[in-house]
Amino acid sequence: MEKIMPRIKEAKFKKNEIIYSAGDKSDTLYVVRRGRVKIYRLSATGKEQVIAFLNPGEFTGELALFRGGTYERFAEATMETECCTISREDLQEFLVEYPTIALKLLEEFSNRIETSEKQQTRYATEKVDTRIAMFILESLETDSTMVELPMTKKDLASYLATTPETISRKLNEFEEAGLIKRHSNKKIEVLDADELFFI
Amino acid sequence: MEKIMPRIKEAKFKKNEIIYSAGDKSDTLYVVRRGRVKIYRLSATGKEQVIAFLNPGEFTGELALFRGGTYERFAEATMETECCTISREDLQEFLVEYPTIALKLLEEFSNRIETSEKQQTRYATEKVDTRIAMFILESLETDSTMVELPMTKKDLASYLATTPETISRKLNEFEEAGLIKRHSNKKIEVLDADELFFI
DNA sequence: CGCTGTCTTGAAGCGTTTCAACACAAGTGG
DNA sequence: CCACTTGTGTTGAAACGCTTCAAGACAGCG
Repeated sequence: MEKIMPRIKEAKFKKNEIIYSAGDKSDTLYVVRRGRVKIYRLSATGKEQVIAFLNPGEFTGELALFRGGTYERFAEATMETECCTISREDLQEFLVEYPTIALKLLEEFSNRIETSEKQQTRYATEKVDTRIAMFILESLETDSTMVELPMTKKDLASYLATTPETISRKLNEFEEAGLIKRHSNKKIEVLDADELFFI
Repeated sequence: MEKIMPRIKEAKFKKNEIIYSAGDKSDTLYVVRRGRVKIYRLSATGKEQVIAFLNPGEFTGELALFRGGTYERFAEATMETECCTISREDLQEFLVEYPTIALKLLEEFSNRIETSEKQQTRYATEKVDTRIAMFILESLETDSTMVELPMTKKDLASYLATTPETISRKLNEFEEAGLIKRHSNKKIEVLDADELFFI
C-alpha cells in the first residue's frame, strides 16, 4: 500500500463543475472523498438520464479503463466536492501486483450490474407510484423514518424516469393517504412503510 | 490452460428448462456453447423482465460469484442448449493464478454495465417506437438488411418494456411508412435504416 | 428586497396498455 | 392425414396514466 499512496492525487470541484464528459479520453479513476457527484448519460435523442449519485467512498471513471478509451457518461459535482484520483497506468500496475484488488473490483462491478439491472427492471415493469415509493423506502436510514432528498426534483425525476410535476403529485397522494408527511421541500417522514411498499 | 480444461464440465438443457433460479445457491459459471439462454428477473411486484439473450460464447452465473451467494436472476434455455460449466472454487483459483483472466473479466463486466445502463437510459427516455427501431437496427448483421428475431414477441416485448400488441402495431406502422418489410413472422427486412434511426 | 431557479397546481392531450375476440401456426393423437 | 389443442400473433375499441404546457407560489441568494 505504501507504493500506492504517493501516486494518488487530489482534485477539487466546485458545484456544477463537470468532472468528465462522455467522449473525453479516459485515463483517471475518481474516488469521492467529500461532496456528491451526479452521473448521467445522454440518450440517442439527447435527453439527460441520471444514472447514479455518488457519495463519499464511492468511485467512478473505472468503466472506461477496461474497455475503449473514452468515457460514456458525464460526471458532475452537485456541490463542493473533493476526489482522490489515480491514473490508468498506476491502477493497472497495482492490479497486476495485488490481484486481490482485482477481486474487490470484480465484486464492486457485480454490485453495479445488479443495481443497474434492478433499476432497469423497475423502469420497465413498475409504474411511477411504485418507483417513487421504492426510492423513498430505499433512502431510509436504518431505524429512522426520515428521508432527506439530496438532489433537486428535476434530477430525481430524471433518475426515476418521470417528471418533477408527477413526483409532486404522487407525493401529494401519498400524504393524503397518510403514508408520508412532508416536513420541508426535501424532507419526508415515512408514516407507514408497509403500506408504502405495496403501492 | 492445461490445468483448467479438466475442471470444465458439460451440461445440456432442453427447451424451456431452467438453468438456475433467483435464490439458488450460486456456485457455477455457465458458458453457452450451443443454443440460446434467456436471462430474466422478477420485479418486486412479480412481473417478468427479460434482461438479455445469451448466444454461444457468452456466459452467465458470474455475478453472484463475487457477491452474496445466490443468483438474483433466472436463466432459461429457449432451445436445446449446451453449456460448459466451471465451479466457483476452480474459477477463484484460476483468477489468482492467472491475473490476466481477472482483467478480461473486468473488461467483460464493464461492457455489461455499459449495456445495462444504455438499456436503462433507453427505457427511461425513449418512446416505444424508438426502442423497437433501435432494437431492429442493432440486430442487423453487418452488410445485411435482414433481421431474424430469435425470440417470441412476448419475450421481445418484455425486453423492450412494452407489450406484444404494441410491437405488432408499431411494426405495421413501420411497414406502412416503407421503412421495413415483413417476410414472415420473425423475419424482417430493413428498407430504410436511416429513416428508421430517426423515428 | 428583488431576482432567478425550483416547485406546485391545473387542464388538456396523447401514447400505450388492457381486454376481448379472432387468425394463425405448430404439435399431438386418433 | 385430418381434427383438436395449445400457444402465439394480430386487430379493434375503450380506458387510463402520465406528460406537456402554462401559470402561479415559493425559496434561496445576491
